[in-house]
Amino acid sequence: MSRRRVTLADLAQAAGVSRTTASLVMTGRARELRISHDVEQRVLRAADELGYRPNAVSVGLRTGTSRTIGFVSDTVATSRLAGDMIKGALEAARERGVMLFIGETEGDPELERGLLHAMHDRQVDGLILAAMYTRTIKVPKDVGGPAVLLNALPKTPSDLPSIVPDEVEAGRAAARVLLDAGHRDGIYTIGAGPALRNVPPQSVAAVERLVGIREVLGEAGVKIAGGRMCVDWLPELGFAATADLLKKHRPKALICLNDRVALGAYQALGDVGLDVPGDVSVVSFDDHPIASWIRPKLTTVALPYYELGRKAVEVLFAQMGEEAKPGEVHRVAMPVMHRDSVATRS
Amino acid sequence: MSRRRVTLADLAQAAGVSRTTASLVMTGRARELRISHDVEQRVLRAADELGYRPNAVSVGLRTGTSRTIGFVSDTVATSRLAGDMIKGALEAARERGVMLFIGETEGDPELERGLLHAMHDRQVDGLILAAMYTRTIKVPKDVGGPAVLLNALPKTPSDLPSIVPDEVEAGRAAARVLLDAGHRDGIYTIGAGPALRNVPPQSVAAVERLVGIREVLGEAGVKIAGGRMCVDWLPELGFAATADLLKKHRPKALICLNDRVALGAYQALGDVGLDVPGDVSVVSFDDHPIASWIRPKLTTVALPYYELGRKAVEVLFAQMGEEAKPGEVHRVAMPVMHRDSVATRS
DNA sequence: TCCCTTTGCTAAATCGGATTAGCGATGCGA
DNA sequence: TCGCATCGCTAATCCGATTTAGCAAAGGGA
Repeated sequence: MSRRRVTLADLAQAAGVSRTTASLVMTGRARELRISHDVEQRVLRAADELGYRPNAVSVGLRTGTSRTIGFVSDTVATSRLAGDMIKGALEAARERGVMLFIGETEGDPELERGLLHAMHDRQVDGLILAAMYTRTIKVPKDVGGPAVLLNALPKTPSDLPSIVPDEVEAGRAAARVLLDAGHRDGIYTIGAGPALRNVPPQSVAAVERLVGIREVLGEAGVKIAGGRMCVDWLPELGFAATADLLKKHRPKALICLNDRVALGAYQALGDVGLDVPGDVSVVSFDDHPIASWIRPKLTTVALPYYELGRKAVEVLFAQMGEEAKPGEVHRVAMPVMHRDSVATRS
Repeated sequence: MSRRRVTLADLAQAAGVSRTTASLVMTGRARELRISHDVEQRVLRAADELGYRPNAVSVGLRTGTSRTIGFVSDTVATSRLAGDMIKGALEAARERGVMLFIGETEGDPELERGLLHAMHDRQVDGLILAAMYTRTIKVPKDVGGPAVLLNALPKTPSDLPSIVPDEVEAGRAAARVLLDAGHRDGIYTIGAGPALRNVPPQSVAAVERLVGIREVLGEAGVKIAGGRMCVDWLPELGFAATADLLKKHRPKALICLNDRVALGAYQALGDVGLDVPGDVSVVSFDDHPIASWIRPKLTTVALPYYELGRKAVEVLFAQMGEEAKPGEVHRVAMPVMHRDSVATRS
């Protein structure tokens, strides 16, 4: 604060060379432009002594690049679930010496336009357009420059690459967890299903998870015994759905479409005296923090938020380096977190 | 992307005036510098037609200001709990036309230095230094320019203002909740206490909450019956602490030092067949999402993350406007979320 | 009619670097 | 000794705005 920043001019003067020479040395082009080793060392030493750091704003103006990317989301930054997405992006960005602008649109197109403008005004090198829940989004038309979709797919065909969790494979994995444990019957779904049409509106995850589940179960000749849909995946609705199911059925296993629904299911099972996993096995999706807080700890297929964030930055950089196929969809694996809610049936 | 941005020069040419005049009009100094109303309108119209937006990088270079602030945290951006802090800061920043750089230090001083450098290189107008858990932090010495501490207090005396939740008052509020419900005895604390020395290390919240609790209870002539400390506030440790307590005591009310501890307490109470709130009332702190997911819904004193974030930006702006007392500590009220875990005793 | 003020606008410098074009000195061959 | 290439470095321009200083024309008073 107190004393002025050291500029290239200061550095040049201290080293007794021209600004050009100083710049050449500092940008590593000394060899190329035939600066003597002697002078190079002199500049380097002066830079070190003065603590010279190039002003990024100036560099930005001259080169048109800012070593900055914008992270625009509907409300992901605040979502307790998806903060890891930011963290992943942040770390991948840092590794590349790039900073992150964060912005939230609250789903308001007007706000979104303003944000994109503000970011372009600051000459961001690229944009990450993220969604809190996996869904299709309308790609704003004024995305000038490289951009990727994170946890989202374009509503209408677009050249932008997407990074999404591999929900179908996650569905397969969840089904395999039950099959591997010997479950063949009494399997119910909570949150969506049993049919593909029984899904909450707008939910990509519901459809894809169900597809994977049905595929693997079907191949094994196992039929889903039934299910209950929830319009929103909240504990209370999961509770209600499960309680309703239990009025007529005695499930052996529950595939909950996410962990919050599973929490509700735990409560409903507890109310009628059913033990998890003794009486009923439960698998779920998301790996929300509560999954390892409730008892018994919940076996769940994790949403790889951190990896999604990293991947977004990686793909964005590939995009900026022109080495990307347009419209490519990158699916990130969802790992199974084996815990204590599934029992082996003989 | 395709076509070049509209620059001031383009605008000037389109309006048939000099760049100076165009700049004057666009920065609202037309009146002041005696530009005719006619010319002003001409420039404004051209700007509108061309969609002119000043290049923030250029403005930044010229004026030395970037309309950008840096949000540096240990790991708050990823913390599921404190994402709201960012959201609050984000919105307050947006209202002021300012963008947010986000960075995480992971507690690594080397990373922190690098981040602060990167931010200063980009000429941030101010800095928010945030912590995930309320604690004292070592203020980096190269904080050039305005800065505030968020959810943190300076380890050594500092001129920087701090924004922290009002934990003492929160402790008082929690105690009052029980007193108002008629509780006079059988009150135990879980997570810390009963004495002020029984606190997990490093925790500002534990000490202050306990101070508030003891103060109000003491004034009412009510004695804390006992308590159990947890070295970390996790559900499992809360469970263990409560289970241990229940071996020897039959509490009427539990003050859990945070919601995760309370979750563990619920589980332990359930195991011995005690009903919440029928047998035991529970109050807690944080208003973590699970507080409204567990049954019965937990009465808890909320951490005002969103407000903290907003406040940080407000104080930072006051700081930049020089209208701030150095070293001031701003305490943000923690509201009580009345739910279903406290029963009235006659 | 002359001089001074006011009006309305612009030329030029500036911010801090990157980059292009080129200049003087030296070395070498003929 | 001359001409030319190479070496080592620098002057000047540019990026896109803001800002200072000042110019030309019109208006007003004596």
